[in-house]
Amino acid sequence: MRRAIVSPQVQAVGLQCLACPTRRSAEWGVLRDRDMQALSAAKSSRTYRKGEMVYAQDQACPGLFCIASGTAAVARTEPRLPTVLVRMAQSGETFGYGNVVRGGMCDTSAKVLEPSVICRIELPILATLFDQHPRLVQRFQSRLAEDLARTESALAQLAWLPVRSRLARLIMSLAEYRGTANGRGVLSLTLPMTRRDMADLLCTRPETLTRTMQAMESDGIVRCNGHQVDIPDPERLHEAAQAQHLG
Amino acid sequence: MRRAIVSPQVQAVGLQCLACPTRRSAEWGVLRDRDMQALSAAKSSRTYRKGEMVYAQDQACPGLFCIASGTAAVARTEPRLPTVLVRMAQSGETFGYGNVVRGGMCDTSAKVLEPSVICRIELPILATLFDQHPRLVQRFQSRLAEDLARTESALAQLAWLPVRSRLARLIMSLAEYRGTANGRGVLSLTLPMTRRDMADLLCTRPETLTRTMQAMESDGIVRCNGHQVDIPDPERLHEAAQAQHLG
DNA sequence: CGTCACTTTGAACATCTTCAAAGCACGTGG
DNA sequence: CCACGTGCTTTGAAGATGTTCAAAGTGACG
Repeated sequence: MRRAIVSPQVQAVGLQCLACPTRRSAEWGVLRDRDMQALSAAKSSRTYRKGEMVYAQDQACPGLFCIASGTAAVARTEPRLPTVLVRMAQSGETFGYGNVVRGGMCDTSAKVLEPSVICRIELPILATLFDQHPRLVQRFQSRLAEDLARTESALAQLAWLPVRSRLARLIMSLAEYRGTANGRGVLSLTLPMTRRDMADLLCTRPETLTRTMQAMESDGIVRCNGHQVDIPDPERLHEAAQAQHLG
Repeated sequence: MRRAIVSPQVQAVGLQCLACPTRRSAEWGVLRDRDMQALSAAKSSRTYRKGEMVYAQDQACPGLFCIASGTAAVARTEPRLPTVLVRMAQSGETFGYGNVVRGGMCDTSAKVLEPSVICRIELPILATLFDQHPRLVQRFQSRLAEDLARTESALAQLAWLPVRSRLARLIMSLAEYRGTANGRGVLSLTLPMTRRDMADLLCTRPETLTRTMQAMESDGIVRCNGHQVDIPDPERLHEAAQAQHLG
């Protein structure tokens, strides 16, 4: 049995929302400094290890989560079907609002893809915030509409694009966040997740992912070394992201 | 060029919301009779022919729509990719709320699958309603969360179920609405759409749909005659809806 | 420093798409 | 009321894409 005492890697950390590098981003941007400070005092935050669950499907919703640093993913498991990672959340992004709206039961789970620090705002605190700040409610409603649009888009891409194109798009979107211009204009990137997570995100099998990655490497589109990925020619990656057949 | 004058099949109809068979359903159920009456006077409604567009992607949102009778579908078209029908809307269901939240630009289109009567509430009227009825806003937010959950579910099923299972599920869900118990307990059903629409809904090709349908027929799971479908043994249809391999 | 999960490899196979062409059906206009 | 055309439906054959299963590496982490 796991000990109740948190290990050195899993510790509560006292983050100040006002000092959060992502405080202006998205939903929370509508709060004034004093509200931010109140939020800061009321929330809790802690580190998560790679692969750790943030919340689990069919359990009571523990609140709303906001990523201070790291990467998480929201997963959906249909009865008798393998799990799908339906969306990723990166630094500064909030997730878990759907569960809040639904009244507190989780219809998804969430897990951490790389070591992360994540803040949690419990339901009662949230309720107070929403009462006092109608604009915050609006923001989160917009976020819900945005998530819906993105999921529809993912559905269309899953339907019509081969794994190769979907993988190219995933790499592009990751590079947008964390790509760094290497020597001689080579774009470089550290993948924030395992191959298995990438497979779950692309809705394919780990074996297929490996082979597709190697195919792209032998085509000179990417150069891989563990979680390190180099993109010699972004334009060619962009080509690979397009549909090949388009009936 | 098409004539500007509406044809006899496309006419404005004066529907009373209070008399609508679906008035208690879902979102609008929170309105009292007098608000219903006001809504009734402010909305417009008309008939649509099979295949007709209700609203189009990348255009200004013409308002919120509610189906009095018939069937419609929301479609998403990604650049350079075939269109996907991301959800269906049947009698009594409201659609187009995402566009309203987003501030009035459509990121989807909607088309009618079978001859329908659809009501439209324009944005200014909606804004007034939402101001006066916070619970209505809540209802539509819940609806957004529900749509998100359903789309995630569709994504997972598209990822892991073969066409045969997805088709079985579509037929089951249609039968739930409009199935009638035939003689000797045979479930019977009239499909409210073309094969092409079914293919777009299942994210496959019309050819594949035809062949899959025939395979199920020769297995005795369904009996087809045009848009007429008989289900001799619902239990066997339910089996066909399950995954076969489950790795 | 051992363990367990992740990753990779290989070969056989299932599923679905693609392309081309013929048949059909419905609504339109004469 | 019938003829016509356009789009939907079906059929066939070939081939691409991805899965499955088994087993051997590999590596990260505690």
